[in-house]
Amino acid sequence: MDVPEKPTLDGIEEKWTARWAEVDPYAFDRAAALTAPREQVYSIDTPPPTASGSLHVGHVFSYTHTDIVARYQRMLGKHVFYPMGWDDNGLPTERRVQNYYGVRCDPSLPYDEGFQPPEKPGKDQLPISRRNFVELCEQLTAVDEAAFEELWRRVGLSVDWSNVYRTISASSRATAQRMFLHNLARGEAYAQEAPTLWDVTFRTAVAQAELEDRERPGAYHRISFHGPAGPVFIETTRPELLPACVALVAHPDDERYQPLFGSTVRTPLFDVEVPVVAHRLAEPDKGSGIAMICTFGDLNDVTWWRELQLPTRAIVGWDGRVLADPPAGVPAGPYAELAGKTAFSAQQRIVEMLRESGDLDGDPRPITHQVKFFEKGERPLEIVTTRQWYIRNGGRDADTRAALVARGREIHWVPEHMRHRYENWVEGLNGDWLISRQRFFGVPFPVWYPLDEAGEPVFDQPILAPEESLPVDPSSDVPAGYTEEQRGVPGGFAADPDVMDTWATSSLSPQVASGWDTDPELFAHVFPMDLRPQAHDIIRTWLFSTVVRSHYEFGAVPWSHAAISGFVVDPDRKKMSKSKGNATTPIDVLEKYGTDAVRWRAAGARPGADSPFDEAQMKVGRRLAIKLLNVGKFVLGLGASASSSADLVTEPLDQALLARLGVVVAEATAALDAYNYTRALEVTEAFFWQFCDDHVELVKTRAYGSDEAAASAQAALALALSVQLRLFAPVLPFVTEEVWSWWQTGSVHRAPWPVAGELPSGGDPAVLLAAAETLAAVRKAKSEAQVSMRADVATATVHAPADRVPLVEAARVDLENAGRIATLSVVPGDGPLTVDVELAETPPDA
RNA sequence: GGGCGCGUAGCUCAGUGGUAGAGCUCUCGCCUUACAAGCGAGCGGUCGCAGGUUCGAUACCUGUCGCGCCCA
Repeated sequence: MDVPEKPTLDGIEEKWTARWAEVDPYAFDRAAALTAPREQVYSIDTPPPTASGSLHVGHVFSYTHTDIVARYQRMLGKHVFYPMGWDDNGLPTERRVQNYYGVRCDPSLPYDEGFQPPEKPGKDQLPISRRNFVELCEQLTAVDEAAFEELWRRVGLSVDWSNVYRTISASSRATAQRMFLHNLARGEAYAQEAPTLWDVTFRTAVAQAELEDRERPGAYHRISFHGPAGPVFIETTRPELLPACVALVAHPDDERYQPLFGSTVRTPLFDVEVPVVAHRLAEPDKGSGIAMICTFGDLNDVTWWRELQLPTRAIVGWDGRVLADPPAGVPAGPYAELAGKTAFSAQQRIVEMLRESGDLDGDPRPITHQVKFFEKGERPLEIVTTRQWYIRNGGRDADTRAALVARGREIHWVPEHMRHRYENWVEGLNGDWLISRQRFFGVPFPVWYPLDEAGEPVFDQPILAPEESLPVDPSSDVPAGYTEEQRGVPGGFAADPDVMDTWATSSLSPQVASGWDTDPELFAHVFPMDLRPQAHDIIRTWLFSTVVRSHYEFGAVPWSHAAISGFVVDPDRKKMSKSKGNATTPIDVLEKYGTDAVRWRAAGARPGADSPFDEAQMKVGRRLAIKLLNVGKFVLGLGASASSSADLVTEPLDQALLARLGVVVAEATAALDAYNYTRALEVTEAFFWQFCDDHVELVKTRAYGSDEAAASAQAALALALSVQLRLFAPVLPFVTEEVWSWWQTGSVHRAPWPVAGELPSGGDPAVLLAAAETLAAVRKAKSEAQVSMRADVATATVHAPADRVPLVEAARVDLENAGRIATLSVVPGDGPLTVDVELAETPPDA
């Protein structure tokens, strides 16, 4: 027994973080787990935070939620497989490296072996080779990840720190490439040249899941096309696409345009002949009801182009500027006025030209409308025809869609209603999953192409890397049968230039973390995993894509449970995020209130529910942690010990306490089994405060003694403390470990989760209730008399319903002590329990 | 426009077909030998609104208003 004189929370995180790093109570025992039945293993598909980002209080909350579950499962005796990952590949890292070092990747440059980044980023970005760029990405993420790990240890996450993965590691790259090859072999992945949503800033394709609609000002321009029977007016927000016009379209039922269907009109300025066609997607109420179809202004254009088999007249390039040369059949004269311009200035110029030619009817009519953006981008998306890799996700196939919806129903969602998010998304898909990105820091496609005599790639004869060679980098590795000298020369080969989108790797987090590629025996034992914890904003991306990959490869869902955390929001209910500037830095809060206090607050946020950040709440958690220290010290100072036996608990009030605690244990356990950590904490905490304020106060005088009644009190207090420390342990890992260490051996986090069976049966909780009610009445009398709780009571008369009289009698001695009551009488009465209190005269010179 | 969630005390949130709950805030009181970073007591709500089911609705149903999120 080693109880400090003055218990404190100060330094408790440093102390136990260091200790845990030493003894590692959270280590996953692979050998033992492999011999245990699967249900004795609990595996968690930890979300890998974006290494280039920053962690705020919202992250701390949601990772704490997962940690509570992990700690609970561990105390149940399971082998908890709880890895950590860092998502370090992809665009966010590229952007961070560009800004941090002031560089940019130019794949045409050769590798510079001795390259050192500038001390300070220069005014202009320094172009460096792809390999140098990737090296900087790796360096910087390693630094970022070390900082993340330190924070997570401070938060007390019971992660197995020997099992950390990175989405850019060789193993992750091999996994992503191998899975891609499997998808390709089964026809689930394919490449296609097609119109694609395109971010002109990052110069990459983006997927449907990365889109965001934003309100932007625009204007309807009323433009006349030249028909045989006079002008046909269309209204468009993008007049600059006029040279890309391939048809006009109206709704088939629109009577105004019936005569025009099947005929042709000529475009203004360019005088190109285009057909007038009918299609159900044309909206009669919008503008003049007839629209121009351009290749490509928006997704409707793509649909029309595809379904109506229209020609292609692309005018927007990868950089978002109007191409230098006009499409076939479009006269070069007026086009030259637009060539090389951005969409914005091309629009200004063409409006001038239309005014001059008299084809603009009236002034443009300003509107605001929804425009599609890349969620990380700042300029509206264009649609550019490019060759891209896709994975089928049901967006073009009802059977796959139905199968994926069915998979979603195999998952146990917490909370249940989050399933709708998943189903809505799957059912709303309108295309396959575009996984290729025209970027640098990512997993390359393990593919080369032979080059024909003209030096053009033969796309339909891809050279695939053999699985045993993975991971490969086709831009530096050479396919079998070729030599490096043949790279890029006619008759030689060329690498697929793209990398996979981040989600294409992180969708394999269960496989990466569980050793699909490196430890098949382990993988077989922890997959499908038990839990996917994540926030609701990435159900459409991370969660869905993980289901897709698992569905194809294993014909199974990747986990049995998906626990969805809400956001931490600011007082205006806006999501906390760094970009909004309303994010709270976690380390300050952790230092100010202590980790346990912050975790306590986190545990108060129910699964799926957003919760406002309020510092005042942290104080309450801190108070709880301090209370645990103090009551622990007190109970142990009374002589309670780890060897106290339940058999010693003979007093009815003590038995009542433990009976009540047994109910709490059952409720908390049921709540945690249902992933309702909030409820578990609530019932534990409510009991705890009653334990401190009522039970301890009632028995403390008796417990000071050395007779059988004292032994009963001490044993009950010891049992109650032990059970409560364990109930609190998942939420408050530091303070519970501290108090546990005063009198127990080993870590509380390896102690068995409490069960009602370890508490004596037969007690009547009503005794405690009746005693507490009586004590409250006495306290109220003292409070109203404005005297100290130590004030003596001459007589107290309890009027209780007849059946409660024995309950009060059972606690008589404790009540007399706690209330300082000289004469306590208990008489049967008619109404509810009341107490007449007569205070003793205060000695005049006391 | 479609989907989902939420409206209960000043704030944050529980809750149940049978007399409205907790914590925080606020007010009053108490130095009580575990804790004044504490303890005791008190103030505070026609449970968003309107119908319906029911002996009885804050809870169940319908509608409606407001807020939030997701998707068009």
